[in-house]
Amino acid sequence: MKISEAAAASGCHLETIRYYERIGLLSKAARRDNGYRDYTHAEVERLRFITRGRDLGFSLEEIQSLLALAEQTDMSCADVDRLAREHLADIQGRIQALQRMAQELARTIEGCAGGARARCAILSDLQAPADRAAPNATPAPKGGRRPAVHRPGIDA
Amino acid sequence: MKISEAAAASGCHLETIRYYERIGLLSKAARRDNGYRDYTHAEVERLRFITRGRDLGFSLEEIQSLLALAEQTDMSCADVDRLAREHLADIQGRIQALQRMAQELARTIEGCAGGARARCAILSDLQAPADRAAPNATPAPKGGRRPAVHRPGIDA
DNA sequence: CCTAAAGTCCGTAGTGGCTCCGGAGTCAAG
DNA sequence: CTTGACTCCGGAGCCACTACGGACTTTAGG
Repeated sequence: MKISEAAAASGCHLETIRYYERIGLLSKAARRDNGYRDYTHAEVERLRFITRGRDLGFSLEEIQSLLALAEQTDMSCADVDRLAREHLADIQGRIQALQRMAQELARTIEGCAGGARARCAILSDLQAPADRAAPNATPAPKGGRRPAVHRPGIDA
Repeated sequence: MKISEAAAASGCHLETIRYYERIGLLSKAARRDNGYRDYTHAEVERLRFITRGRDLGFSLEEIQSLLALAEQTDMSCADVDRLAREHLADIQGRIQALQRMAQELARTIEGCAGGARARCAILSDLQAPADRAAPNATPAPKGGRRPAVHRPGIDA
C-alpha cells in the first residue's frame, strides 16, 4: 500500500511516517518502480503500535525499547512491565504537578473574584505570591527551575 | 547588579535571562563600561513575575500579555481574570488527558500482572488495544492525532 | 491524447522554552 | 603575572512533529 493508505490504516499522519523512517524508528520502506514507498501489513501494524504508544504518552525512545522487547519473544515481559510502570509513575508525577499548579492558580483567581479593584489580586500574586499554605518556600531551589509544563496545543 | 546576581535574586537561570532578552520578553538591559549587563531591582521584579508565571504553567506569550496588562494600572483586572481562568481550564484539560492515559496504562499493566507468560499482555495491548470500555473507537479521528503529551524532564 | 488535480518525492525550516558549547574578553585574588 | 571565575556572543541541540516549496508521477475527466 502507498503511504497515504498506510497513514489512513494506522491513524498516523503521512508526514509523521516519513519522519519515523528518517529517525530510524521505522526501517526504510520498500520502493515501487516510481519511487513511491510501499507498505506491508506488518509495517502498518508497527505504525499502529507506535501511535498507540504515543497515545499512552510514551516517548519515541521508550517506544523503540518496547518494540525491541516485543521482537524478542522470550522473557521480555518483565522488562516491558518495568518500563510501563516507570512510565505510569512519570505520568502520575506530571498529573500531580499540574494539580498543584491548578490549585494554586485557582486560589489566586479566587482572590480576584470581586473584579475591577484598584490592585489586581492575580497580578500582585504573580509579583509576590501570598504565603497561604506554602510548604515549599525554598529560597534556593536546588533542582534548578523546573520545565514548567506547557504543551502548545493539547486539544484534549 | 550583574546577571548572575539577578539570576540568583529571581530564581531564573542566567542563560534564560539572556534568552528572555533575546526574544524581547525583557527589554535590553543597561550595560556597564565593560559591556556587562546591569540589572535594577525593577527588572528583577519583572523576572520574578515571569518565573512565577512559568511555575503556574503560563506560556511566555501569556506572560507577555499579563505583563502588558499589569502595566496599564486601570481596568485591567477583568482581562487578567479571563486569561487566568482560560489557563486554568487548559491545565485542567491536560490533567484529564493525562488521567485518561494513566488509567488506560494502569489497566494494561494489570493485565500483565502474572509476569513471564508467552505473550506479554502489555505488548499485545499496544498492538491491538482491548476494547474494554473503549468509547472512542473512532475510525477517523477528525481532529488529527493529538500531540500525545510527553515532557522530557519533569522532575515533579 | 491532453490537461488538470491529486498524490508523492525530498530536504529544510519552524515551533516552544530553554540549555549548552566554544572562544574571547574582563575582573579579582594570590 | 597567573589563575580562576565571570561575562560576552552566536549558534547548535533537544523533542516530536508540521509546513513549505519545487519536482516528479499518477489518475480522472473531457
